[in-house]
Amino acid sequence: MSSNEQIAHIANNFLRTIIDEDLKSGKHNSIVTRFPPEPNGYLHIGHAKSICINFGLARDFGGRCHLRFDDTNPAKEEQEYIDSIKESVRWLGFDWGEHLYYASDNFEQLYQWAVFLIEQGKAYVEDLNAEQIRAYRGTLTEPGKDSPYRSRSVDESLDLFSRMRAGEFPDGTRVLRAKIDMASPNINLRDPVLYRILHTPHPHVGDAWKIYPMYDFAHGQTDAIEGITHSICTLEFESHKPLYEWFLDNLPVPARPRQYEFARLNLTYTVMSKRKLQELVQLQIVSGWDDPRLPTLEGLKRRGYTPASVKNFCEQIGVGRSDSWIDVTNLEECVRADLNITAPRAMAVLRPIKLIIDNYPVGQVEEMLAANHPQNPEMGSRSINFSREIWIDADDFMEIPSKGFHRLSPGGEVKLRSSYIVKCTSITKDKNGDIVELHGEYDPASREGIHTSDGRKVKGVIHWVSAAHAVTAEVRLFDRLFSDPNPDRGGADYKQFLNPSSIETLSNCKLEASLSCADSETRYQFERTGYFRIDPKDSTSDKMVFNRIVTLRDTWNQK
RNA sequence: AGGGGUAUCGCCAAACGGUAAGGCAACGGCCUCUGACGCCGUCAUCUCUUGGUUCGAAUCCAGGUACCCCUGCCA
Repeated sequence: MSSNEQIAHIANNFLRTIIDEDLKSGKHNSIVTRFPPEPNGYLHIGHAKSICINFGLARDFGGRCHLRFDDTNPAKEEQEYIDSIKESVRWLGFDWGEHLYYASDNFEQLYQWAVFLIEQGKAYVEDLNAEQIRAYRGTLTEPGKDSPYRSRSVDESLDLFSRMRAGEFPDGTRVLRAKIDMASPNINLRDPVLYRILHTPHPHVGDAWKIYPMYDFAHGQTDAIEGITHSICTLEFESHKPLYEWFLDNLPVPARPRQYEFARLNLTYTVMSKRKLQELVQLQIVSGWDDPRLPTLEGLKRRGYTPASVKNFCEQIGVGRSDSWIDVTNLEECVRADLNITAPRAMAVLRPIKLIIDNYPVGQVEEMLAANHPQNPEMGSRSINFSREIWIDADDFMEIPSKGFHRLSPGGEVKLRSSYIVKCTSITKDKNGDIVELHGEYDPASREGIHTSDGRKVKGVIHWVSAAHAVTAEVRLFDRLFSDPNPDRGGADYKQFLNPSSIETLSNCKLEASLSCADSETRYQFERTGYFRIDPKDSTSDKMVFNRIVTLRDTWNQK
């Protein structure tokens, strides 16, 4: 394990405290957690937090973590999502081993328990329609009213429920409800719906069922069946906890899991809800679920984020119960930290301007030795061709340099990284006054170090690529998808905050020759500009496409 | 308005009655053939607020205030 894969440092948090105590007191000998996604969409960075919490806790406390699909609503779920979710969890580096489960594996047991509840007089078949149920439910401040069907006989409910299962009734005509308390201040306890009729095939169990359990009736019991000790979910389920416990109290379940809640992740400059992500995809505002600008795990993966960086991010932000907004820069810092250690360096000119070195012999080529990593000699070195005509980045030249600019300008000198010091002697412009090319002279004695032959020290070091040896590629520069820290914020349509320059495609970038055999696994630091990786989808041998994962920090441009 | 939560540095987050950890950011400085990286240093007399208990409170009590979640046959 290389140092960057080690988790930064393990901070204490309330979940660890609870588990510590449960283990110490002997309440549990070992812990079992689970990551329970509904397969109705792709995973995003918020899910990564949950995955890291659940798998991380199991790892750190010597327990195990299950991957369980919470697949109780076939109307929204698809096999495609199941596959993608598994892949994303694996990508993060977690392994559920033998413990892959589906809530739907328990449908028969759940059905039997529903029958048990009816027999106990604790559930009944409801004939009211959805609208009527809503009306009877009352409001936040007013109690609800009992349904007229609440007092129907056990036998009648039993009969109706089995016929619901048999598919005798159309969708929406009846539901099974728990008989709890229509006056409860907690609305979730006002006779919640347990089963609804849905003549829809299910991605995992096919068309075996015409009725499907609701989340509340499935989750806790499934936890119990799997022997989950700590059922960790997000805060919005807190008001469901009394219901979760009501089922465990009233059913002959084999274990007694406990639910704990934590605050979900919010990230600035993006949206996280499945609905909005889906809309961005459907409206083709982004290219797909794996668009590199999206906070989806597939998007981050395609962009070039490393699993280690995402895991470190999750570790770094901690776990709490207060609503929090994490600044995206935290995520960006995590990839930089990882890639700074692992990424080999290379030179690439994104916005090329030609620099002709007039005093360098025509046709001569020299091999310059460049370290692949300045702090890690073990990563070796490579040779780079130098010749009379080179490309430099437009950003590294200013005709009228601003104060403090220490790159190239007329009459000025700059060190070409791993090569010579050059001086700009003239500018060639076209009739519009635009720069066509630059001319300069090199100092033959300046190959080593940053001192000129007469002993002066040059301030700037810039990257370059030999024109004769360069490989042309497309580079995609990504920026935040939204220009507002919280595009989700009240009222307004989040789409109005879309950042018009969230992607900039540069099609004439000049890369050093060694990059021509770049593979899609290697992330490079293009020196002085950022971290890049081949786009695994669009890059071809004819036309290489690189994605910018993240920029380097730039304290100069910041000012 | 009913129920359930949460309030500690710009953003996260520890601290469990004993006198405010840590990370990120920021700011100084050093180093540097990446204005990157690295290194050194600075960064809450104070914990939403008002009272109270106590030798002692971010931690306990009482009253305010702000924000979040709950009225799907979604999860």
